[in-house]
Amino acid sequence: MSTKPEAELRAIQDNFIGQWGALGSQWGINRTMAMIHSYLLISTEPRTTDQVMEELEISRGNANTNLRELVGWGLIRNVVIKGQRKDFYEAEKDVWKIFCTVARERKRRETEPASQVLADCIDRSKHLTSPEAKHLNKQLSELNDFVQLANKLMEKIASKEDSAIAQKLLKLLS
Amino acid sequence: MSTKPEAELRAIQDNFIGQWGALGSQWGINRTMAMIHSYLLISTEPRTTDQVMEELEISRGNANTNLRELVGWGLIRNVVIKGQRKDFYEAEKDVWKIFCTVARERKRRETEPASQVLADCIDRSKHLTSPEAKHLNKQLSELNDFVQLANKLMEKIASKEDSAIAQKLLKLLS
DNA sequence: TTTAATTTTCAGTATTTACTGAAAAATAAG
DNA sequence: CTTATTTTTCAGTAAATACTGAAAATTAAA
Repeated sequence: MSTKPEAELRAIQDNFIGQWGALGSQWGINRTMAMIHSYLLISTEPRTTDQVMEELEISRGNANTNLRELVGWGLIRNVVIKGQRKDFYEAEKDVWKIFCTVARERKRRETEPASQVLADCIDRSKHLTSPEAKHLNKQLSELNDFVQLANKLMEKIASKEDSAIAQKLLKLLS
Repeated sequence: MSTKPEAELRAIQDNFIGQWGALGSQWGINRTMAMIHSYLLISTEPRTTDQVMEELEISRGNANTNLRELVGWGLIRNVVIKGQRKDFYEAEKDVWKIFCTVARERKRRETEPASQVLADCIDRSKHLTSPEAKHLNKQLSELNDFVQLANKLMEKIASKEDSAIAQKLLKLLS
C-alpha cells in the first residue's frame, strides 16, 4: 500500500492535531484551542482565520474566539503580511518559551487566586480555638506554604532564558 | 454582629470547600471530587459516604463514584472502624505526599500518553523529506525532548521523602 | 441460609461548556 | 463619504460532562 508523501504528511499532521486536542482537554484546556495551537505550531507559515476554519472544520466564531484566547495566553501572535488585508497568526515555536509562558499564565490565573482563597480562610480561622478550627488553620497553612514555595520555584525556573537550567537541576538531583 | 464560633467555623469550612471545588474545575478536576477531597482534608475524623452526601448535598451515586475515584488517585483511603459496618474515608494530610501522588498519577495518566502520541508521529514522519515534514518532525522532537526532561525532573522530585528538596532547589536557583 | 445493611451501577436527566451562523461592528480601500 | 472586506459578538443550539435516584449486587450479621 503506497501513499503520496503529501497525503501521508497530512495524515500525520491531522492525527497529531486531533490527539493533542484530546489530551489538552484533560487539563483545563479547551479542545479547539489545543488543536489550533498545535496546527500553528507545526505550520511553517503564518495562517489566516479562514485556513484555521478549513483545516479544523470549525466555524468562524469558534476560530476567532480561540485564536484571540491563544493571543491572550501569549502562545501565538498576530503577524501582518504586506499587501494582505487579513490577519495572520503564528505560534511561538521555541518549546522552552512556550513552557515559560504557560507557567507564568497559570500562576497568574490559577495559583494566585488559589493562594488568595487560602489566605482568606487562614485569616478568618486564626482567632478560633476549637481543635477542629486549629486543624483547619494548620492544614490550610501547610497547603499555602507549599503553594507559595512551588510558585517561587516555578518563577525562578520560568525566568531563565533557555532550558539549560532544567538539565542542570536534573544533574543536581541525581 | 457576633456569631457562634461553631457556626463561624462551619462557614469558613463551607467557603473553603466551595472555592476549592471551583478552582479544581479549572484544572481537569471534577468539581465534586475536589470538594470531597477538601472536605476530607480538613476533617479531623474519617467520614462515611452519608456524611459526605449530607455535607456537600450530593446524591449517593455521586458521592460513591467520586470517593472511589479519589481512592484510585491515592488521595484518600478507606479506613475500618471497629464495630462499624460502614466504610470510612480519610484523606492523606501531608501536603508533600499529596503533591508526590498527584505528580506520579498525572505522569502516568497524561504525560505518558502524550509522549506516546509524539513518539508515534515522530516515527511516522521520519522518512519524509519535504520541508514541511522536516519541520513537523523537528518541532515534535523538540516537544518530546522537553516532555521527557520535565518528566525525569518531576520523577526525581516526587521520589523524595519530604519537601526539603524544594527548599534546596530554590536556594540553588537564587 | 435468610435478612438487613451497605455499596455499586447505570439509565435517564440536568447542568455546564463549547460551537454555529448570521448580524453587527470595525477597518480600510476606492 | 460610500462600499467592500474582515473581525467580533452573541443568541440559539449542540455536545460533553456530571448528577440523581432507584434497582441490583455485595457483604456481613443473625
